[in-house]
Amino acid sequence: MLFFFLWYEAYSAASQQFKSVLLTITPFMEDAGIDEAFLDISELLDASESIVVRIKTRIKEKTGLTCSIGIAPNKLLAKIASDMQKPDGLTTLNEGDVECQLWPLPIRKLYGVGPKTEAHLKDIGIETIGQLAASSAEKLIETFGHSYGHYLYDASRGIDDSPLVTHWEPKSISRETTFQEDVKNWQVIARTLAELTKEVVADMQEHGYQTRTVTIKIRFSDFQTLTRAKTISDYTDAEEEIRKAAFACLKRIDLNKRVRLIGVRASNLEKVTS
DNA sequence: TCTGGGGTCCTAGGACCC
DNA sequence: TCTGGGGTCCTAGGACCC
Repeated sequence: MLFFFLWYEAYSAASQQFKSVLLTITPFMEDAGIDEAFLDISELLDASESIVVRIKTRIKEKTGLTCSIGIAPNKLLAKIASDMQKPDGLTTLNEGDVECQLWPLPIRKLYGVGPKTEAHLKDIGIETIGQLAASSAEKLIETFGHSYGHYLYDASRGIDDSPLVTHWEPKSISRETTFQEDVKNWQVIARTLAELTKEVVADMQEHGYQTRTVTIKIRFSDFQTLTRAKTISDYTDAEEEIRKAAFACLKRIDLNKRVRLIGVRASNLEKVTS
């Protein structure tokens, strides 16, 4: 059985406290952002509701803040449940509740459905999770592709086999910035790219990663967004080499419009073993 | 929402190799 | 010499999340 915590107005200091309280309950915790976490308490003997009361009390003591909790057999349902009673709530959602609790909800409440998918679904007459569940897998896969179509089919039924992830390595490290005013001056763009690259490299070095793929992102004043990537032959954390790759990417973009945002990302990461 | 920043995953197409 | 299929890597862009 898994929990999800949603916790309002969290600050990083409080976030630490929050996570440490959870870890006193079980090591099976998945960090899901500054103010959210999943807890797998299926191995614990206590009745889940009594554990929840204990956790709420301790979090209140340590941080002075309240949290909303969802209890469910999987992460998807736990997250949706936590959102059902907003401040300081506690909601249990079981497989048997899917039809009466999940299906009446608007599709946007389903994790993974954003504004684009919402609009697309409404175009084909689907407004609730129940209506989504009434669609065939074939239709959804045809419309949304194999992976996402499958996901929607399962998720609309409350099915989620995703495991709890207690530890993971970053896939990429990036920095981006939006200019106060859209810029045309190449010098300013270049200087900013160099600064962002420096920050990315510092971050990589601090956490012991090397990269092979450098991607830059440019957003113009009309919101057109371009990316250019360069993969180099060997993993590196050398600033000069990474900056060269970033500038090689920049050269491939025609800067004929004012630039609103510039960013740089290092991916294809490898942990340095020392 | 006239739109901030740091992430993840997916898809499609092209290049290249066997 | 020509053709084709499959696998892998890389690139670019899109959608979503907190």
